[in-house]
Amino acid sequence: MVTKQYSGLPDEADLRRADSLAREIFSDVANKWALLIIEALGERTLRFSELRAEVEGISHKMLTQNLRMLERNGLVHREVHPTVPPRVEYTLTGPGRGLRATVDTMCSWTHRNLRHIEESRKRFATGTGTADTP
Amino acid sequence: MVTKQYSGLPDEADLRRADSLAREIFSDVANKWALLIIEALGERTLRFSELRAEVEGISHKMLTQNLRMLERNGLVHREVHPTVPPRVEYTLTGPGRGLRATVDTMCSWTHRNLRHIEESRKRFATGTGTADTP
DNA sequence: CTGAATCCTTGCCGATACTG
DNA sequence: CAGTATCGGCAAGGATTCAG
Repeated sequence: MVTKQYSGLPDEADLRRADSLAREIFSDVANKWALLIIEALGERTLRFSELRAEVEGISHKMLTQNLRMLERNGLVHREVHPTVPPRVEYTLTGPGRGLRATVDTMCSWTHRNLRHIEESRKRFATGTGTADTP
Repeated sequence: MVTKQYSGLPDEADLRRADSLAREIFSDVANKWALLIIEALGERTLRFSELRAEVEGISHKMLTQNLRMLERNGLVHREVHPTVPPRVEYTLTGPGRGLRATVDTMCSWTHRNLRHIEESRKRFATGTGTADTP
């Protein structure tokens, strides 16, 4: 340890690093497939193939790719059973479940606002002046 | 109105339609730029150029594109002041602010878990067996 | 200042085939 | 069954330009 022997407070460089890291994580996580996978996992433990069936429309490749990413970030736990044929199970970690909670509220937000959005789209399509009020 | 004169309950077709709509909205909204724009707007009213400065790294094109999408879905309100040069202001609508609340918790989740994720990445890079525990 | 349209590059993503 | 690698199409997204 050679860093910051003279100061216990985070300096500007630290803050910038933390910010860019946060942004990177946000970019990783704020994508359709990642969120759908997290939502599908929920409190359960699922095998690769089960997960694939659960997440409507995801391809083999996208699933593995996103699972690797989520594992790398410590959001899912990957357990390999060395049987034949292999059996690999995925579970959300603590932080993963934390994120899932917010994805849940995002999903319910979507359903709560289906009608509003549907109507807004109609208005937008017809180009009527009756815009949304803030 | 000619639909469903014989039944007040949603039938299967309705449910499937609602599901695909929900998925569509989710796909619209669950993307990096859209969420960052919503987060940047917050409770404020911002002009196009201000918003562009606020959302680090977004391009002119992505900003307009996502703003149109958010407006179409009724999440942001777009107000044009017919001056010269033109002045266009963006504000979150009610539903938009609702979504923002969950984006907020997502952001704080990110910051709360910076360390965990950073360490998980290190472990993943070195390929050590000390994986995350569920 | 905004916004639309154009070109052009990059990377996503699906399909496929091959290992353990 | 699960994972990796490769190829190719196509859409996302950046830079630039023109219009209102």
